Amino acid sequence: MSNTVEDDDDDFQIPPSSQLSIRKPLHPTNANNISHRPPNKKPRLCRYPGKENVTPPPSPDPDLFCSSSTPHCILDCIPSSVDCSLGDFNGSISSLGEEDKEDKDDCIKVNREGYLCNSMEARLLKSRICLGFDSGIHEDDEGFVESNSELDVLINLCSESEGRSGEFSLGKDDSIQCPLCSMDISSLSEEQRQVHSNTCLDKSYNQPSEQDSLRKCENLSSLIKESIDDPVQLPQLVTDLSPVLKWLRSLGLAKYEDVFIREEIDWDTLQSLTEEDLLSIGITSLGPRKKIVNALSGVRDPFASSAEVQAQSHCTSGHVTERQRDKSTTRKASEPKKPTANKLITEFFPGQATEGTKIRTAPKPVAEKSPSDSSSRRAVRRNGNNGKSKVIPHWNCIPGTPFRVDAFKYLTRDCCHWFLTHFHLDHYQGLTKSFSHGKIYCSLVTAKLVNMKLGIPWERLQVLDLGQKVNISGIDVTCFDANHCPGSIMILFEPANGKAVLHTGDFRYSEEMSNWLIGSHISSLILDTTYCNPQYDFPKQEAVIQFVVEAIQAEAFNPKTLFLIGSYTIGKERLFLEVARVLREKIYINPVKLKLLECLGFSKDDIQWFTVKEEESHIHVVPLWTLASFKRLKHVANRYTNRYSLIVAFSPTGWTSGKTKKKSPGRRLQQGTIIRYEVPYSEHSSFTELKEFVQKVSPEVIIPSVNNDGPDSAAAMVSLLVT
DNA sequence: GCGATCAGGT
DNA sequence: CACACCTGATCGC
Repeated sequence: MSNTVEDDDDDFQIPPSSQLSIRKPLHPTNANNISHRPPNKKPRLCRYPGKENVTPPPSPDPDLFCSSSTPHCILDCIPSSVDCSLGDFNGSISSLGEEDKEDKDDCIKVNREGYLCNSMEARLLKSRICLGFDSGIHEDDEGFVESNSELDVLINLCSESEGRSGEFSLGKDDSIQCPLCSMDISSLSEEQRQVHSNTCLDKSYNQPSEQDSLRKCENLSSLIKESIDDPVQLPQLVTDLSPVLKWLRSLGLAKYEDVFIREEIDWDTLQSLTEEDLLSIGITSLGPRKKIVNALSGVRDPFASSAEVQAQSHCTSGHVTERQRDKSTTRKASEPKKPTANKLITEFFPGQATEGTKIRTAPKPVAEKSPSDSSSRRAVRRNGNNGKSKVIPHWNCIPGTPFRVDAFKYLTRDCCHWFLTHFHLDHYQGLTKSFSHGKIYCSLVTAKLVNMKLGIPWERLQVLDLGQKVNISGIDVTCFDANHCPGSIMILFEPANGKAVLHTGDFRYSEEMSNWLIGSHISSLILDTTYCNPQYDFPKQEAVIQFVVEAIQAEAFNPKTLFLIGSYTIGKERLFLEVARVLREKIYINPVKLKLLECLGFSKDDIQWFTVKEEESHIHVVPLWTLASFKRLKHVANRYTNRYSLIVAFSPTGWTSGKTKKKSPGRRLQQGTIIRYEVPYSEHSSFTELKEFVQKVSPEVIIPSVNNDGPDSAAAMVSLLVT
């Protein structure tokens, strides 16, 4: 294990220059907004000796870069014993292969003051206010709990009944006992055992007992009727195995009874058997297997009435009925009057199919709840929904219009106007080149990406110009820059009913946004609530960029340092572009990414800061997940052994701020020769920004698009925005 | 063999 | 934790 040091934000000192000022917002055309050399900085060590004091070129040459700052506290953090040699250079980091995923564990996190760095602060801050607003999702969740509870009751009852019921018990000495009279029948032949147990069984049916008040009933139909009419009074099973054996016999497969006895297959187990299971327990002939599976499908059918089950399985004994009575008993807990046989399967899953896609109105002035991406995915799984009949979340629908936004996972034929706010997978998921459900409306940049990456033909795409009102199916639609990633838009819908809906998509608040909306009375606001929690109060992007720039300057005391900046397919461009501008250094990006940036409409001035020749730059843009762990970073290090002795990675994400001190522009982690900065560079709005935005828009209803901690919490958090 | 989708991972 | 992906397995054509 290598030396491990983590500097939490609590004690990590930002290089002095960054404490000077948070500079003016950056504009792409004005790189000078961030001063290159803060005045109070000591001269930096030269990265490439003999080339200091060279005027930065218009087309920068990385060899001319000159480092000038003193490494300050960062030096303190690097153990002096660290061996800075890193193995052989092998190739591009962007083409990393498979890496191990366990490095979390070998990173011991201790800061200089001895605190555990994974502080509980963030968690303590997390308030969990449950307002209990009524909504579909709330119901859904309750539904899950309820159906889980039902399942638990069912399982418990089944195991109880198994505990009580008699079975052909195989003793430790492998002796076989009759479940009814407990006589040792090991010495009997199969046939004799059957005869014996059947005789016992028949006897037990004819003998009244406190366990079975219905044994007098010899008539199957009366059993079925009673099972439906009076499920509560039903007795426990006489035995779990005997019905199986009788059922087997009714199929003409008595010769397999010993197999079922040996495997202790009771009625419950029987119903879950697959053909493979049957093969594995020794039913090697295809015919009998098929016969059993076939008969089982009839028994299992949840829609089949008891009588149908009986007819399909040719079961003439009362045992099937008894098992069904058992189930009826279980379900009675929640559905006392409803016979199981008449109950639709969907009724066991409230909030799913029966809820439909109708738009519900939320109580004012707070949120209407709707599932987040991830929670709705989980919901689908928990319901065993195969994904074919997904319920469209509220945030994908525009009230008062037939429009859908970012809803390609929920394609339906009743809609032909599909809006895409931006090109991130979780928003375009489900969109494929076979899309034939109408038009896709999006920004020019998004349209280019959709066309290039997904192969959607241009005929399907309708480009929306920023700030231009267009009429689609009688509804005015205007879109604005969402300040999230290139091409991202927020969309204003103004239907004839006068109830305007603003869908923010994913967005990072900027002041001009409220100006665009002056004069529009927003009835419903579909809001990106990714960081809708007071714990997420991160700095402006400019401050984080500033932090990164100065951290690079500070770490650059070692000329053999490789800097890595994490990025998505699209997103975070501003960060590395500004880094390049301010440091006046080219930055390596892979050719695919370069093509993408050209497609995104970056100017030639911007593009000149990038190179696809990795040897031209010691600042590389890499996929964010490459930086996710020290293990991965070690792989990177191994590929660059000769060239670099120190790796400094920047992992830009908003959620970093949740666990660090408020407004901290970053935290620093180190393992040996690898340093990782987690910087709260977010392309979503902070809680403060959300609050400001909501106050300016002052909508009647807010529909959150993301539930971080479940719908209750989302509603509670959204309610904080309007207080 | 291919694309689409799902499940599980970071 | 949540971001916006990724990989591998499975399915249907």
